[in-house]
Amino acid sequence: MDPDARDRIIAAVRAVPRGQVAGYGEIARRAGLPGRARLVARVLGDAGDRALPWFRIVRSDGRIAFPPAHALHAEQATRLRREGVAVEGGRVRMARRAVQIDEAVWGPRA
DNA sequence: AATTTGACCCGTC
DNA sequence: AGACGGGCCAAAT
Repeated sequence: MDPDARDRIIAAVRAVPRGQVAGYGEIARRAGLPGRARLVARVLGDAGDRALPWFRIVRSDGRIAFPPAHALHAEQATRLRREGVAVEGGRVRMARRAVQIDEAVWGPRA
């Protein structure tokens, strides 16, 4: 795969601030790769841990991508809660709504 | 070389 | 809320 694209994805993931979450597709867009959410997932997998805030990346509907049985599912929820993100039923609360409200008040672009 | 497999997404019904 | 079809595509079978 294109190593340049990989680097841009990594950068976009790193750019997600503490206490916030972003969707795979969102990251892809921010990396200049619209429609390539799956590539983001793949890059994250290959990257292993690599000190990346991988746990801040969730599905577009707010659900954690890993199946509940998977060990990483619990780990992701734990690490998110540690940053103050509310996770219920394997799903993130607030984040998307909060972001939209911010945009409504302050205008687009953050 | 062909098919299946994913840490996915979106519009539509 | 869920289902369905189509898009996406590198790796692993």
